[in-house]
Amino acid sequence: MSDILKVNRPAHFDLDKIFDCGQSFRFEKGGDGVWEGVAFGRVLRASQDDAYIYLNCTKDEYEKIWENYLGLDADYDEIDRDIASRFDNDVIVAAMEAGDGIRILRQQPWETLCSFIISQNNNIPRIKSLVAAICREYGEAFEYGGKTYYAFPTPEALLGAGEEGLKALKTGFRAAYLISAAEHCRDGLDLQKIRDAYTYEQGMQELCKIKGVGPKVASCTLLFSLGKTDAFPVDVWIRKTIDKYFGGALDVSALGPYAGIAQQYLFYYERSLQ
DNA sequence: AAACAGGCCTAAA
DNA sequence: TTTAGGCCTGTT
Repeated sequence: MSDILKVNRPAHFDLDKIFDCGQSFRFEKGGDGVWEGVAFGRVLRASQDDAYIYLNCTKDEYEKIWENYLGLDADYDEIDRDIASRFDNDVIVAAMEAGDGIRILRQQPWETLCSFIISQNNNIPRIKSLVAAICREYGEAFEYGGKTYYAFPTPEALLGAGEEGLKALKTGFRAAYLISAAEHCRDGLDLQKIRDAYTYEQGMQELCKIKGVGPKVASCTLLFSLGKTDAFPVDVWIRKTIDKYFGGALDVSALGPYAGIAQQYLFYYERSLQ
């Protein structure tokens, strides 16, 4: 097995919360306490103790991929300060405490878009199993540590599978939406460009052109993969939160550049009460 | 059995 | 422009 890289574990970093807050669907925690999943066509294994984070990669890979992926290059002291300064409601204090340690991952845009298309009208275990099935059937296989893993399939691979091929995996009405997304990529939709050159609003406009992509799926894609930390996905839980603590209306534009991170704290908090 | 699950589309006011 | 049904599939 490969060497393990040890990096200092900063404040506001908790793998359990990062992978259990619903932003990603391909990581599972093993009995040994190690989170394992596939991203960027590689297997990542991550664990932590009080002082360190342990990763199965080289220093070079860490600096090129995983530091950014895990949000370790972001300053959550500053982010939290900013969020706290913009709310005049005490619920954010409790939410920030409950959600402390969450970091917004910088996932791969295409995979994130597809994952949240699949998420609609669905529950998390089923989302995970559908994403796994799509990878297994149409993703590129590779070996690691004597086991076979699968990358998330490319848009071309999904087009090859076709709507029928995706329906065979029980994706239901979402199959046509995945195909629509793949067609947009084929026809010039450039997710990287949205990340590098577009505002949150411009990104919303582009992504919502895809059939089956509305405000929720688009904003999740923008937040969890395209670096738009001002994206504020409103799902059923956040809807409930707004009704319960904010009198049914919340001015998202007043929440600043990290509104989406505040959203994650609120989301995590409200679910933790259940 | 009927309702619901981290939405969105379409048709109808 | 806003609002109700319907939707694949699975679980409770």
